[in-house]
Amino acid sequence: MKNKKYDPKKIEPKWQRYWEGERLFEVTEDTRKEKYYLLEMFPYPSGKIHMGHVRNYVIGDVMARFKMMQGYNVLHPMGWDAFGMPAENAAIENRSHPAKWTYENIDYMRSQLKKMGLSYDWTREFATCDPEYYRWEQWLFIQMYKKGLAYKDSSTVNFCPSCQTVLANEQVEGGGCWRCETTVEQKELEQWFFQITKYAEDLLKACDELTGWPERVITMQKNWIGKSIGAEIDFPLEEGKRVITVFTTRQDTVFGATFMSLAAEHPLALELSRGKEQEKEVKEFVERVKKEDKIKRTSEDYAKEGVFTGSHCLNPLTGAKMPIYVANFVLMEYGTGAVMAVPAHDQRDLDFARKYGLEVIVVVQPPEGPLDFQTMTEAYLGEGVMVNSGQFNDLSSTEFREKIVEYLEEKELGRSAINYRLRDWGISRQRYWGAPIPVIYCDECGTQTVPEDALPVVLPAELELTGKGGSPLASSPDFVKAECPNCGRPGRRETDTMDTFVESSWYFDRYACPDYHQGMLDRKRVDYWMPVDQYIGGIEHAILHLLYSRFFTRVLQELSLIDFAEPFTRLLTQGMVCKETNECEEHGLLFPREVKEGKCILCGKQAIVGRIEKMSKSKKNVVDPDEQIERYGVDTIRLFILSDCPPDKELEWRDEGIEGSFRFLGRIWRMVHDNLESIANITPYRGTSSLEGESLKLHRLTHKTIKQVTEDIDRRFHFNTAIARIRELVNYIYQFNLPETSREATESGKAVLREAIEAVIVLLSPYVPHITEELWEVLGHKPSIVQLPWPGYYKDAIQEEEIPIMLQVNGKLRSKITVGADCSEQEIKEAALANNRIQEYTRGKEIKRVILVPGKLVNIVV
RNA sequence: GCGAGGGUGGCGGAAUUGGUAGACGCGCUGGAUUUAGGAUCCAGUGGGCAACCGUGGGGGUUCGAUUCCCCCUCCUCGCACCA
Repeated sequence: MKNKKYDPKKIEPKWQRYWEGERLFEVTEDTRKEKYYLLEMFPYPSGKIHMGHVRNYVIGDVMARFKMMQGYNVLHPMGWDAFGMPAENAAIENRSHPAKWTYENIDYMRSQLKKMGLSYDWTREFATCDPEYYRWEQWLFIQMYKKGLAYKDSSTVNFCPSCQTVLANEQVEGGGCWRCETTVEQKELEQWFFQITKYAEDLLKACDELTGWPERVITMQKNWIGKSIGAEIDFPLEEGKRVITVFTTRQDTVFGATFMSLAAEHPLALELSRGKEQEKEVKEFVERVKKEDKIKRTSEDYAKEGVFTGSHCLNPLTGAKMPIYVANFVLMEYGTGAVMAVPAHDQRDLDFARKYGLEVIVVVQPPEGPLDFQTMTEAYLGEGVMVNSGQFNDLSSTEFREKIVEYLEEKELGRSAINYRLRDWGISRQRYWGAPIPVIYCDECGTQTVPEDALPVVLPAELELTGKGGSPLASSPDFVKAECPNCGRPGRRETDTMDTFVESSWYFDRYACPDYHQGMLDRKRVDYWMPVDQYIGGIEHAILHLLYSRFFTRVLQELSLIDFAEPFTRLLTQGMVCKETNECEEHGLLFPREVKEGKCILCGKQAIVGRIEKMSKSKKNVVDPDEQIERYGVDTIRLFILSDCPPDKELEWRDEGIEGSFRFLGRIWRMVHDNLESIANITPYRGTSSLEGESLKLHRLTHKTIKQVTEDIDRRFHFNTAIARIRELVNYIYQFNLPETSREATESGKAVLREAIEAVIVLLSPYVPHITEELWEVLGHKPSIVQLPWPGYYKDAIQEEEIPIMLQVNGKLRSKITVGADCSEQEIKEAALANNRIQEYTRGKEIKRVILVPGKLVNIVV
């Protein structure tokens, strides 16, 4: 027998070619089969696949292959989230075109994915920068515009005066532009918005139905939507008839409101000081606060400051005069941009009141006793009994909170109100590499959408990107020039492009019908495949991408394009890939390859091993997937990723772990080849003849393993424990071949051995598909394993006839016995009490109780 | 500050409903094999000489707690002037 060595380089390309040639992963709608849509978050084509991607796709691939074997019609597509800033920046740097950079990256990354043996239906692949994709996004924009779900409004944005562009919050670093470090300004700008707030309540409510999502993602979504139930209260100005409306969740404390705080952006902020001695001071303050970027304004050490406007308003319940301040901590974006300040019961208001010497009135008295309004430095936030609140004194604050709303409504001083933290989604970007917003402005007819038959509005191919000066599209006269669709006179095109989150909000629908040209979605096919049964991706998308996708799905449903509200039934958020960092005193952080035997290869000094951190280029603790695959083959990488820990936990990349996985594959390789001779023409045991001794044990373990592996994958995604169980079976198979048990080499023994070996191969196949296909062939079968049904187990086979029973005295383990499975409770108890060790512990003591847990233990209480 | 999750050998991690704590792997130790190294195969491996002690610390419920309850502590993640 030729004992060929395990050589992944030979077998992996072979099977990848086979799967592709046989088109095993290409699927169509098949109503006879139950569908299963498995999706991993598609990547941005940044250049190379990194370990985080590898982990994501490997987890998905195991699930996909497992579900295929379970008989589902599995849709498992892949594509590219291809619009975005890096392409544009690379183009500016290299004086090339973003499309060139993007498609080159896609080609390279696709080849990387293909080397990983992933079960994708590549016929469905698309890139979102393809006009055939974004034309439907533009079409949808038009439908949304018609329904009022897309609208234009002005809003405050981070703006870099040097780059002449809007920056997202995360692109502002320490108050400066991430690219040129110029101080970022706040600027009012006309922007396109999607009205996601219309769905705030529905998105929030439906969270509770997302039972297949991780709890923390649900919590994050709920917090992001941020529902507050409270009231709006109108505070009349001292002069004139106008009112300042505030939103509050503590309307019960309205009698304690002693001053008013306005946001700097509040329309009344400047107006109220006009002509007053405070005018100049207020103006300066407002200008200063407005200029400060959001990051600084929301930072922890931001000092709470304010200025008096010189005007007053009246407390609508007490009639008391309340000075109106402009305060830097009041946000225009939340509520009404005005806050009734109740210093006794709000810490910020108390700090503010103490700083500027304002009145403090206690209106909620804690159960512990009265508060001293003159000396208190900590606001009382809890519940209690109402005081200083006129006819409402002595009510509980919780009760009063409801009553006061009725009262306010009756007197027309206020109303119940609900506020959400969620804001409408600003989608305008002053960028080239994005989907153009399909709008034309006409001096006569105003804002017009592009006619549907004129879609897509394609990005101009010839355009020099300079990185300076506003929307790049605005510098292309050919692009801007457009005829008004309504009157035919010259108009100009919208030059902003859409946020790239728009593309990723519906790509999963498009995978169902990527070749459909008559419309955005082919209803029939989408109905068959959607929703996604299992979505897998990084926790970093817990809020934005997932929330936007849920929003879009509702919009599509409202437009009758689809008939479901939630796109992702089950969600798995995989953990990060981490590795220790290495540092040299002289050369700083080191890449893994710069460390040999714990020493820096540049100077030979001992490298300092740092914390285990998320793999990142800046920490230099990155491992290149290509190098690893080259060295060990992809099956080893897949096995390591899956066997080290559960998928939702962070994975620590360890070279020793990789070695261990590689060794294990060598072990199963030998397991097959070393036994090949004896099991070559044997039919696997099928439970027909009776078994005893080692054969029975092996048969039993085989079926126990099948049961546990199936449950670990299906119920909990615990691939690591599933693999551990398979390893146990492999260890047992090795035991089975020991010389002293070779008398078992009877026909039934061989049949059981073959059954066990085949079970190992089949159970491992979703994890390490190449080596298992190869060994399956070595065993004399025709490919492919992925077309086999997932193995079932015999209930009878896992039934033990002898059960170990633990014996405890007072809850402490003292002995163990083995009893027959058919033993009665009484017999077990008697056997336990008769046990020598137990007698030592019970001698001379009164036995108070004997507790029996069937099949597990006996506990004797003395 | 608020919310969520977590703390188990030298290390990564098991223990599904309260019932054998430490599966499986890494590392380490010993043995076999080998000209040698590597690879491979086998065995051992929580601490303690023992009685015993052990799941971050303290208390509780229970015949019995890694698991349930209370208090404390530390770590990770998310959110955060949200009125």
